[in-house]
Amino acid sequence: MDRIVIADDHPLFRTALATALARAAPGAVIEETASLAGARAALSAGSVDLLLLDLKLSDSEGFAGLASIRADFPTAPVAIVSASEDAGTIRRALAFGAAGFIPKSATLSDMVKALEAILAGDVWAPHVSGEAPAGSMEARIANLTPSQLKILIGLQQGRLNKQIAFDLGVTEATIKAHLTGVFRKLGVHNRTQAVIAAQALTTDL
Amino acid sequence: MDRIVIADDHPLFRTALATALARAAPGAVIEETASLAGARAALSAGSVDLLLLDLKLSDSEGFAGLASIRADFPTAPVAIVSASEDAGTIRRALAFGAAGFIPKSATLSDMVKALEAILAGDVWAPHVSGEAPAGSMEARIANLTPSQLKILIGLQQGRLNKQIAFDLGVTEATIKAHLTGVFRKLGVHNRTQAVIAAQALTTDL
DNA sequence: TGGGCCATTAGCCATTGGTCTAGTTTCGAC
DNA sequence: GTCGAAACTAGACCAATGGCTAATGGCCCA
Repeated sequence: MDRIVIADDHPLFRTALATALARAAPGAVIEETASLAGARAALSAGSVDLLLLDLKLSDSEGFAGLASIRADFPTAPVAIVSASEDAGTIRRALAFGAAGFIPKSATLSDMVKALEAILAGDVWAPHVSGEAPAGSMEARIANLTPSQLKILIGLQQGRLNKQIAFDLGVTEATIKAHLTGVFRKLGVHNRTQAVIAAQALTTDL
Repeated sequence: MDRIVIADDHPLFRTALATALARAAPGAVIEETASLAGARAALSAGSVDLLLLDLKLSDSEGFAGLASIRADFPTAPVAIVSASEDAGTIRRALAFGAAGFIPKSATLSDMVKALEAILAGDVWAPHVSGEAPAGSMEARIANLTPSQLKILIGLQQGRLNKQIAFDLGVTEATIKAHLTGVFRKLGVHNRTQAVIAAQALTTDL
């Protein structure tokens, strides 16, 4: 029995998604929430087979929400649902580890198709014209391990290594080790540059 | 004899501005450029009575251009010319020390009116509904001294204190001292947070 | 089962960043 | 004209950052 969580702050659209899900995954248990916190709670409560996440939630700022979910629950499949559907947004979503991308403008039957594919373990996204810039920032961030991503998010909140260490329950030494990895992968030399590099990807909505 | 510089990468719009200027400041010497670098060169060449600056130039990124001009030529009046004219954009432009704000959608006669006011030393901007949030980031950045602003821009480019010091021809100690002032005014505690705080204002276009 | 990759930690060390104190200059107000 | 606030400058001192090596254990995959 699939357990599916819908996180979208637009009640009507939650209903629309639930309708599509009823067709794509008959019998699935569907939970709805309007906030990132709610989604997080649902994920903590037990294994989730799919999280449908809106990019614009009251308590989330663009990709930061996706990134933090991915960092905390690396194994949970997350599909992004968004009103914006330009190539950059789609590619970034996938870079942050989204299992799929569903434009809000999609027809119901397209949504069903997408949901079926994603639930089957495929990555589904609107056709993005070829481009998958190898050395791009998206690709680099996609390469980060969950821990590294979690720490990068810490950086973006202006926290000290010590604070991040405390939050994650590890030693400062661990943070530093991961940071070295982050810097290498992002191709930067200090935390400020890392924040600048990552900000371009997370601030957009 | 007024010396006025137009920096806009759209040739047609440069012409339109020049037309408005011909009426608002008959006999003024008008120089046109398509780049921030060109504007900078003009400012370096001699005193300029007004710079009309487009927010979107090939070599400028939103407010960063205005900020850097303000930092390097604090006394030159700069009026922003922009296609976007939402309250946030206008308020930010004024926060960065713009002497005026001219929407590209303005009629010729409105432009003339605005230019006359600005040349007379007034601050001219479309009516922004009252709001001037006291503790806002805009207000805080507007409070920075030219040096502090220049250094903040350095931060946003990920430079080391040492590099900034070299660029500005002062000691690293000076940079650090200014930075402490920047942190205090922005209400943050380290450079990363300063970059994050400032990013919201400069990335928008 | 051995190699790779990841997470974790420690210790060391050089560099960088940030606060404090303090001297000089600038500039507007009175 | 002088007084005081604020800006610019800088040195001393301590905290934070980041690179390096090395070691341990878990996990997945060939």
